[in-house]
Parts: sequence; structure tokens; C-alpha cells
Amino acid sequence: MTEHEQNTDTGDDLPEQMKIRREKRAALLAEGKQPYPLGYPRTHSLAELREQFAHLEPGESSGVTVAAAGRVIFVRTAGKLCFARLRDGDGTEFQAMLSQGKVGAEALDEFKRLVDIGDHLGVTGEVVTSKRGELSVMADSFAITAKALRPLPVAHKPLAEETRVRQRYVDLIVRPEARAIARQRAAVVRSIRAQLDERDFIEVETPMMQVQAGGATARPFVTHMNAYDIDLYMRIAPELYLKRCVVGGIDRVFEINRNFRNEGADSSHSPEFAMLEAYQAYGDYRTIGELTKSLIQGAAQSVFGSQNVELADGSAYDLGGDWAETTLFGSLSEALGENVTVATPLEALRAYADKVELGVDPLWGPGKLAEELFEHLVVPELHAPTFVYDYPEETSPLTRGHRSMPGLTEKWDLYIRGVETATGYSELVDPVVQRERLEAQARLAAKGDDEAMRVDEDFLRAMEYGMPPTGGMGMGIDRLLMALTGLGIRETILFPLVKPE
RNA sequence: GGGCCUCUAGCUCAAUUGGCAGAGCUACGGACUUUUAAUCCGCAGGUUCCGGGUUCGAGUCCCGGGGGGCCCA
Repeated sequence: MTEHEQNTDTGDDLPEQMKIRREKRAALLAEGKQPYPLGYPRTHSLAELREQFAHLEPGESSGVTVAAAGRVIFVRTAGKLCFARLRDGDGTEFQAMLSQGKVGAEALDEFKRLVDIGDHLGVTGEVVTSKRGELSVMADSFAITAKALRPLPVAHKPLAEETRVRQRYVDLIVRPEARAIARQRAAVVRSIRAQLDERDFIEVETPMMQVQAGGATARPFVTHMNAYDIDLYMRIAPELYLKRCVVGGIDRVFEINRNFRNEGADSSHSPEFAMLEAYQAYGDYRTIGELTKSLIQGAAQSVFGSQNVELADGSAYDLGGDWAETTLFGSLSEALGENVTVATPLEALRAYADKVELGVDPLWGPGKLAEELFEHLVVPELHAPTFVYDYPEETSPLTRGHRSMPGLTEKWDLYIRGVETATGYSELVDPVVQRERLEAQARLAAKGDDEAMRVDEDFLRAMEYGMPPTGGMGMGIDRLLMALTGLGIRETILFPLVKPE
């Protein structure tokens, strides 16, 4: 069935229920009524009604006439009396009652003929309670405020996961948890913005379409700009632009926005994902780690009321207090039972990889292989929030060398429930060393590593003007939501990318 | 990239060895002036993801393709 056929009014090929709803829409028009009127003169939201009339006893009448509206989520007809449960966008529900004695036989018949579950409905009447004590509007009049042409799924069977993702609008209508996560996500982002604002960080928006994608090792999406006839890259990280800001004197700067990485999609990776990056002049990896911990704990506290959050499976997860710390090579040595350092030769690391049946890419250097071993052996065990320190220089081309340990950098990764959630650095600010590192990356790219970085001359020019000592961090917003809620990435993103139907 | 599982009515799911494509809810018609997944009576609704093949006969078996999920690399 094509969209065109679905859009016709006759709809001979439509499923029965959709055909019937189209006929009801046509009937409204034929009777001089609007199926999609401009509005409804509401006097109260459903939440306001609940609050204002909470005191009504069962069977009591308030004597107050109100007008309210919401989506019909439940209908019950009992001869000359009908019930409709309305729901507002915030999830508040309120009952409408229509009795033949109040609205008349003709209007009651119209309600039964034309109103379906899923329609938006406005009702005007007195606030009463039913015999069972349910707060209700006893309608004097009603109007359909938007006719739904598709039936809602059955309320008491969970929607298939794929349908929830592909038709999030339906998921949001029928599943309270879907509405909750959308609001929680907004609250978490709001909390992080507020905390950064309190600390005098300036929020900026840097380019998402770039001549050269930099700031991370990842494969970019390519697009084309017709006016200049050049390829542009969707950004893989805002880092190089935020550092330009620090050079320019925006000493505390952050951005919350989308990155795009042309890689796989699975339960913890989305091709587009929201990220926070923050840079603090005269900070380093320690101060920026403290900031990161505060932001996460503050968001948990303000959104969930506790740093010990309840996850989707009902278990508790404690984000409070100080977090565990370890080092990449220390934890890896422990897992292997062999002493491994940044100086361990590639051949020895390959032997360990063979022993634990880890596939090795011949392009990997010792640093990259050590990280892969770490992810394979250590990460699955990192349940409690843990900062992992001291990564090899080889894989961290934008990070300052360690102040006391040659070959290592001042970098940490933060793991929460075994998921890399944030990363932080003492930023490399020496433009000469930075050029050497980027040129080494460019040589990797020339050898066929399409995730390697390219030399960004304008970024190097900015560095040559002098960037102050700086701590920087990046944190995946989607992953933070996963950490705080225990949900999968496809639940924390409203509209994750799905293949076309 | 590899392996396994999966796709059937609006929704959630059945269908034995290859033998008339079913149920619940929803919808539709009827009864009911206090329902809350009401109850009772009645009645509809299908390109079994798509394309081939085997067969007297395919939702089921075979081949190819697509969507989704899980695991592995």
C-alpha cells in the first residue's frame, strides 16, 4: 500500500479500522463540524483540575463549570451514560462523563458514533466525582479537537521494540516510561548547563560541517557543498574549535551538540550522538576530572533526587562519594598476570593477544594494542564508576605528555557500568609537538587508517598564537543518560537512526 | 564482516508431519445512567516481509533479497 493511497479519502484498500475513522472524519464535515478545529477554549489543564478539585468527595458536585481537553485514551459506554478518560501531554489523566440527561440524546449518539480512542477531545461542564470517586467533568458539551485516523495499539500489550523506535510518537502516547525518559533527558542536560553556567563556563556553538573533520580518531560522514563545489565533513568532535576559543580568551568554554561518526550502530553506539565538551584554562586532567564527577553527581541529585540512582531493571547504582581510580597499564598487568608497561614491545603484546584470543589489526602499534587488550580484559569488570588514568601517547595525539612518566599522557577515561562515558585530558598546547603528532597521524592515514587524524593547518596556526595550560573533557550525553537510567541507547535517543522500512 | 534467532489481522501472539490461516484485545452492530483491561449477545477483519523454486497442495521445505534482535570478531 502506498502513502498516496493512504491519503485518499475513499481509501478502499485501507484496513477496516482506518477506513472507518476516515468515514467519521467525513461525517463530521458533512454535519458542519470541524475534525481539526483551531483550538478549544480551555479554562484549566488537566493537572490544574486535579490539583484544584482534589478535595471532592465521591459523588460530590463542585458547582464549578470548566473547559478541558486531552487525548481520549479510554472509552466506556453504558447506555445513556458514557465515560472517556482524557490524557494531557504531561501524562495527567482526567475523566469526562457524558450523560443523556445533560447533553441530550442527539449529542450522546454523536459521541458514540464519532469519538474514538486516540482522538483529541474538549469537554465543558461541571467538575464532579463519580460514584467510585473518580474526578470528572460532567459534560454540557463536547467537541473533537483532532480526529485520529489511526487506532492506537492495545494499551496493555507492550509494543514490539522495533515499533517503539520507528514510531516513537506512538511509544510516547502509550508508554509512560517513554515520556519519562524524554523529560529526564531534558532535565539532565538542563542541570549540566546550569552547573557549568554557575562555574562561569561560556556555551558556544562551533561548526558541524567542516572542511576537515578533526578532534577524534573516527571515520567521518562526507557531504557536498554545491556553491563551493567542495566536500564537507560532518564533525566527529568539536575539540579543535573549542581549543581555538580558549586561544582566543574564552577561558572556560563548553558545547553540547551532536557528533557524527560513520561507524557501526549497536546497543551502545549511535552514528549521531550528543556530546558535551568543556575546556578550562589553567586546569589540568585532575581538575577537569573533579568537574566531570561533580556534573554527573549534580545531575543525578537534581533529576533523580539521589546520587544512588535506580536503574531500569530495578537495581540501585551508586554514583555518590569518591570514585575508583586505576591506570591502564596497572589494571592490564593485573588482568594478564604479567607486567606490562608503555615500553612493552609490540611482539610481546601480540603474544598476549594471541593467548586471550584477541584479533589484532596489523596496523596497530603497541599503544593501540595495549588499549585493545585493556578493553577486552579489564573494561567488562569495571562496574562501579572508575577513572582510568595514563594512556599511551601513541593513541592520544591531542594530549599533553605525562609530567613524570615518559610515553604516557595525562588522560583519563571514565567508565560507568563498563561503558566509556567520558574522557579528560591535560591538553597538549605546544604547537611544535602538536604538529609532529598530527603529521604522524597523517602518515597513518596515508597507510590506510581511515580513522586517523589529518593535519589541520588553521588549528596549528591558532596554537602558535599560544594556548594557556588547559584541562579538557568530553562526555557522551546519551551514555550519561544510559548510566543514570540503565536504559539502552535506543531508549535514551528519541529518534535513533533506523534503516528505512 | 561471521553465526544464530525472528517477520502471520489495527496491536500482541498461535498454527502439530507440508493438508480449510486462528485466538485475545481492538474494530463493527445490539443491550446497559457510574465504567476503570466492565459484562452479555452478534459479526467482520489476511499480499503470512519481498521474489523465485520443489510439490496435487507451502505460513511451514529449498534458493535469493530486505527489515529487526542477540552473540562473536
